[in-house]
Amino acid sequence: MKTSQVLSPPKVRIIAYTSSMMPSSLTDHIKKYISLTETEEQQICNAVTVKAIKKKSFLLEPDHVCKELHFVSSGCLRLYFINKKLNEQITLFAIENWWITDYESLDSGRPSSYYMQAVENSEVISISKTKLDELFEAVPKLERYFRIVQQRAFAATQTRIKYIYSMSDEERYHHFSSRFPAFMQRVPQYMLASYLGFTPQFLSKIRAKNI
Amino acid sequence: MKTSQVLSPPKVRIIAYTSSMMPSSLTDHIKKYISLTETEEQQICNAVTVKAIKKKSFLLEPDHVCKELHFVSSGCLRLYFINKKLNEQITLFAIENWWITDYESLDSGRPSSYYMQAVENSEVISISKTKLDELFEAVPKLERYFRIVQQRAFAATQTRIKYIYSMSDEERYHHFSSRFPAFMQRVPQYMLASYLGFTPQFLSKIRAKNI
DNA sequence: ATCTTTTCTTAATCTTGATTCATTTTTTGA
DNA sequence: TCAAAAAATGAATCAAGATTAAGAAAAGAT
Repeated sequence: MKTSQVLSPPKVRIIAYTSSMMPSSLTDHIKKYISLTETEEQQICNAVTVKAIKKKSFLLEPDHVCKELHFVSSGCLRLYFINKKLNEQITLFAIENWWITDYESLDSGRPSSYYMQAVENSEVISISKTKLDELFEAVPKLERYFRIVQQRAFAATQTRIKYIYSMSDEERYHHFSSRFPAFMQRVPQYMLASYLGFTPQFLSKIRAKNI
Repeated sequence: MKTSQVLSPPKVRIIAYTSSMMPSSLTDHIKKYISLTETEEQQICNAVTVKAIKKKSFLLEPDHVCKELHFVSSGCLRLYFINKKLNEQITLFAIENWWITDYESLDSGRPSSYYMQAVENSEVISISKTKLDELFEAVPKLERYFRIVQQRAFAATQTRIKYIYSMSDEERYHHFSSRFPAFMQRVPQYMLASYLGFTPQFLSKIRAKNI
């Protein structure tokens, strides 16, 4: 699976604020973990940007510094890099209610080596690192929300490493497809193969065996 | 590498508090990220327990619920599980200034599937989930410290997944040994092989090639 | 100082999943 | 609505690393 290195310009549309277009999916998610006053909710809304992202367009490309975190309110994004064999390697998918960013670049200020691309037409709620730091000063409660979100993300990644090291590729495919049957329907097979760390040919082979 | 299933009883000694034995390695670490008043420092000290752990003894065993987080002030611990082939699989090492716990069990309250064992005689500063939650109420500033620690841990794990998927086992060994030469000297080779996801025999083969 | 346990090494054979390349099927866009 | 691109399949060959089974060396314990 060779990847086209020619990138189409990002098709990102910034959605204007209207009372019916508030980033409520984000504040709803935050309110699962901490309570928010009207004012705090407003402070959050003022700090974020809602973006509609066309399928296949990019929110981040290699050699650019990642300056934002994105909360997926609808759709699906993927984070991937091009490995030495010039194949795409997906390291992360983000669907509704997940955050996606390249923390390595975001924290260090160094250029990213990742592509962040919409797998479906999606809507994200974005906040820059700078705005987020300001927001933490203004609404310290949010530290707790992000601590919990980070902790869950870390736990999920630890579990993923456990699976990588304890199952064969075939086992991992079966495990994944039984745990996330709906997600399997949403993304092309070659992306799943990439995420699970093997080739599309091998995925075909596994599927052929089980039909 | 078969693992003895017979576990020696943990040899954990709780160190009595003396003015010269405060958990200052922890508060020093916290103070790299946030400022602490005398009172706050005292509140932290009252919530934690300092423990000396003999090499090879366990802080956590499978089927027990993980109830604590541990900050390593000296020494080295490892987190591992027994895979289907009855081999040890190490998922995490923690050395000075790193936190170690099984977040999956800690968060869910379900029994752990991991062993947490001292690789060297070590000293850890432990805090129970309960005490930590109380501490977050008493010293909300700590949310920020833990958010930052979690974010770094997550970023490190993401990078690890990137390496797993972009390098061969041999490349990953060379990369690891050039990045952490000192750590290589601290742990037995078979543990490195396990952490890197291959057999001790393969590690020997790699080393033989490069001498 | 020596006995025991732990760790490391070597080598032969075997397996899983990669590679290569061709073909078919599905999706997309003008 | 149909051509072109993207995605999925199939089969033959290949390679990285596992497995098995010794034995050697190093580290601990008494």
